[in-house]
Amino acid sequence: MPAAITEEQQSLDRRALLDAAEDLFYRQGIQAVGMDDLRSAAGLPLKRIYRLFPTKEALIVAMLERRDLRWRGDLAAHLDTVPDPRERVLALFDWLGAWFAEPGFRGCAWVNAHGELGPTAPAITEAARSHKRAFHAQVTALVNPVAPSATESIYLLAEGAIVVAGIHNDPAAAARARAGTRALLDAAGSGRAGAAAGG
Amino acid sequence: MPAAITEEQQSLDRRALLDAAEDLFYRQGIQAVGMDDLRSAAGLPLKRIYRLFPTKEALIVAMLERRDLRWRGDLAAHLDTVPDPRERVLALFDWLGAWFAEPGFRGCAWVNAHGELGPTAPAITEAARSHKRAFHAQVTALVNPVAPSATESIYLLAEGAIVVAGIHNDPAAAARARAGTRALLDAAGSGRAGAAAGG
DNA sequence: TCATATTGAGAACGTACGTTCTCGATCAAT
DNA sequence: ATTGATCGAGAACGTACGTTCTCAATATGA
Repeated sequence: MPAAITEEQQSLDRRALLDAAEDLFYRQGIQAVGMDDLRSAAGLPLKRIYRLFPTKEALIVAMLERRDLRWRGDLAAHLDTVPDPRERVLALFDWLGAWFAEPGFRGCAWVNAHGELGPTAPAITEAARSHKRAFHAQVTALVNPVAPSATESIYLLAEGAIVVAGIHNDPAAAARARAGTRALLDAAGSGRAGAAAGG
Repeated sequence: MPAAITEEQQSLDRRALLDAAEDLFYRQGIQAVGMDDLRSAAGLPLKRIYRLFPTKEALIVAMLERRDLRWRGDLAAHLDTVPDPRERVLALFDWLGAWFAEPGFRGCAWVNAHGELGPTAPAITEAARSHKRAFHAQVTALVNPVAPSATESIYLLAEGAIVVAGIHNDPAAAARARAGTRALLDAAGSGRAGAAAGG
C-alpha cells in the first residue's frame, strides 16, 4: 500500500477547506467564488477537495451546517454567562450587536445563501430553514420562562435587526431591537400579556 | 431615414423587458437567469435589450427601482383605505400577510439581490439600501402619530416578518408581527412609552 | 531495488453566460 | 425602383466555471 491519506489528515483538510469556504462565500457571495479560489485559499489540491465533498453544493451545505453549530454554540455560551432570566433575554441583543460590529459583517449567511441559491438548490433552502428553526427554538427557550406571550415578537425583532444591520451595515439595529424587547417584556410583566395573543 | 424605433415602442419594450426581468429574477434568482432567457420572455431581440440598458447590472437596478416604486405605492394605497390611525398601523401587517400569501412569494427582492450581488455590485447594494430607507420612512410616518416610541420596533417586526415568511414560506409570520405590534401600541399608549427608549 | 498504487499540480473538457458582430430582410426617402 | 440606414434572428467571441483527466513524482511493501 503506497502513500495513503490518514484519517487525521482528512480531518485537517476538511477544517481548512470549510474555513476557506466560510470566509470566501460569506465575503464575496457563493457564486462569485470558484473552486479554484477555494483551492488556493485552503491550500489543497482539487482532487482532495472533491474527495471530501462530491460537489460544490455539498460543500456549501456542510459549510452552512458547521457555521450553524458554531453560531448557536457561541450564542448559547454568551447567554449562559447571564444569570438573571430577564437580563438574559436582553443579552441576546448584546450578542447580536457584537456580531454586527465585527469587521466584514454582511448579514445572515443563511438568508444570503437562500436568496442566492434557494430556487435552484433545495438542500440549501433546507439548511437555511433548519438554522432558522434552531435559532427560533433557542429564542423560545430564552424568552418563554420570562414572558411567553412575547416570544414570537422578540424572535421577529431579532430577525429584523439582523437584516437591517446587514443591509445598512448598522450595528445599532441591535440596540433598537433590544429597546423594543424591553418594552415587550415590561408590557408582558404588567398584566397586559394578553395583548400579544390576538389577531 | 429608414425604419426607426419610435419613442412609444421603446416605452413598451422597456415595460415588457422589466416585467420579464422582475418575474424571472425574483423566481429563479438573478444569476440563474441569462440574457437569452430575458430575450425569450420579453420577446425582444438582444439588440433592443442592450439599447435600453447597456449592461445586465443596469437592467437589474432599473428593475429594482421600478419594483420599489410599485411596492411602496401599493402599500400606501392600502394604508390609505384605513381611516383610524391605530388600525392603519396594524393594516401594514395585513398588507404584508397578503403579500406573503401570493403564489411564488420568496422573500424580499432587495434582500435577495443584496445577498447575491451586494459584494460585487455596489449599485445593487445602494438600490437595496434606498428601498429599505424609503420603507423605513413609510413606517415612521405611519407609526409616529400613534406611538412614536414604538416606531423602530414596529419597523423591525415588519422586516423580521418578511425574512421569516420568505424562508419558511409561512404567511402567518405577518399575524405574529401584527400581534407584537399591538402589544407595543398598547404599551406605548398606557403610559409606559419610556420603556422603548433606553439601552 | 523494484513494482505499484496514490498523490499533487494543473491542463483539459464541456458548458454557460454577457456581450458583440454578421447578414439578409425591411422600410423611408428620393 | 434604387439607395442606404436600420432592423431581427441568432451565430460568434471571450471568458469563466464545475468537474474530470493526465502524468510525472512519491512513498510504501516485498
